Amino acid sequence: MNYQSKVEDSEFTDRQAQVLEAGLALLVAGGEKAITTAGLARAANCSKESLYKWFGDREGVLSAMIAYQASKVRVPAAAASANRSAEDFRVDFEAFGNDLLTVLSGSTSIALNRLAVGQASADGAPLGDLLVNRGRSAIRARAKALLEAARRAGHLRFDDTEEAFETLYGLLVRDKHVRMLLGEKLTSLGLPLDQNKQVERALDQFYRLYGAEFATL
Amino acid sequence: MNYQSKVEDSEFTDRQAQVLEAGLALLVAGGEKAITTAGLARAANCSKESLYKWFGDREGVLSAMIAYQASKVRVPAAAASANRSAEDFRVDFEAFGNDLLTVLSGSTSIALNRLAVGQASADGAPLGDLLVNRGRSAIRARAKALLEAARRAGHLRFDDTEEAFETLYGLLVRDKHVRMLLGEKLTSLGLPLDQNKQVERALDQFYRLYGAEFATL
DNA sequence: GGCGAACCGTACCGTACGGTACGTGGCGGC
DNA sequence: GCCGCCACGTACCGTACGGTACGGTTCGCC
Repeated sequence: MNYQSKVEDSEFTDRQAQVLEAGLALLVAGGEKAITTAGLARAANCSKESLYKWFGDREGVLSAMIAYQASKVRVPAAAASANRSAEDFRVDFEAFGNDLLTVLSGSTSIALNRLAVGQASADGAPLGDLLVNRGRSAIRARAKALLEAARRAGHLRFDDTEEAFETLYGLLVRDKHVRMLLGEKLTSLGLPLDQNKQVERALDQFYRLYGAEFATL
Repeated sequence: MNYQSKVEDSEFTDRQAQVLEAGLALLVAGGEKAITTAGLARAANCSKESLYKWFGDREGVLSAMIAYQASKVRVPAAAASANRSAEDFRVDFEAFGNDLLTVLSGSTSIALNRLAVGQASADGAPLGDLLVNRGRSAIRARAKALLEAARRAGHLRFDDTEEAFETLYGLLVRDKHVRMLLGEKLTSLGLPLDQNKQVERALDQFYRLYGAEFATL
């Protein structure tokens, strides 16, 4: 399939990017069912024939949408300045937590995750993998860099970075992500109003588990 | 709609239960797309006409499947014996954690959650609500009873039961649930082999946050 | 034994949608 | 200025599926 190469190197022409953007808009608005080849062609002012030429088939369009969105994720390189105080790190972690919750509760993120979940059941889809291994690994990279910098600075104590990250993630996200995917209104989860408060609480707990001033293990 | 009443009182005849069971099997095997009215009728050896008579339409069938599965959930009443030791509670919490992870990673749970996620995007579906407010609230009730019993016995310390529950849930589940929904293989999550170990670790952390022998707040 | 209700199986209809083919209109190369 | 390329738009096809109608069969009830 020639469209596969398009997906793998995740390089899209401007026109294709426009089409995928329109597809994302449709997806956010109406879910996967809203992505019909005719509908997408109309919304993007392109022809169905072009869709099939570029992406192979409908499935290819969906994959491309995920790959495209994933390609937009950029890891904000952590400022690696030395001699950072505990306060500095706390601020960084708060920023991270807020970013994480903001991203996860974003409408495109929700829509895309729902799409990937739906595809996961159907075929033996590398679709959820794509989503998880791009978006998530970006998040994880940022968090791990932060965690290890804080450890080097003597503010955190842990052996297994992965484990520490998972704990941080669990404390921050809890089951909010799943509940949002299930359609629960953000307001009933205290978002975005209480987001800061929730992040604070999660970090308080995280620091009590991994902070250097507490005995670990 | 007459099928609505069926859903609400969640009472199904034996025959209907058989049909819904067949539907669950189809759902587990092939996802929502695999539930076609003709296919379900064939799999359940019933007529399409009966399907429409009982459940109204395809959507009604899906709702009924969720309601039916939810109706099977029973909360194992916590043994409320007094004078239980910290060890006893620890055992209970371990059982709870293992049950939780076992349920969430079960194939029917995964399939049903995927279904609900898919529906959440389409209509203004009370479908995910159903799932969340049945299965989840059952889990939550059990956990909260356990938490408060442990608090009364002086083994845990917290003000807000809901907050404690969320923390426990977050530490136990982390992002495993979402990743399973996205199709990640259980083995890559260390399930079910490392499940006990993961529960232990989560509970260690939870006790360090809420255990009575540690200062809280 | 006769009757009606419930249900099965099947055949049928309408439609929506994935996928393909064709005609048309810009646009860069010669 | 002519030509080939690419993409747009549209019209078209086949099919799969939701939903309905109908004849036949079983079963309980009088």
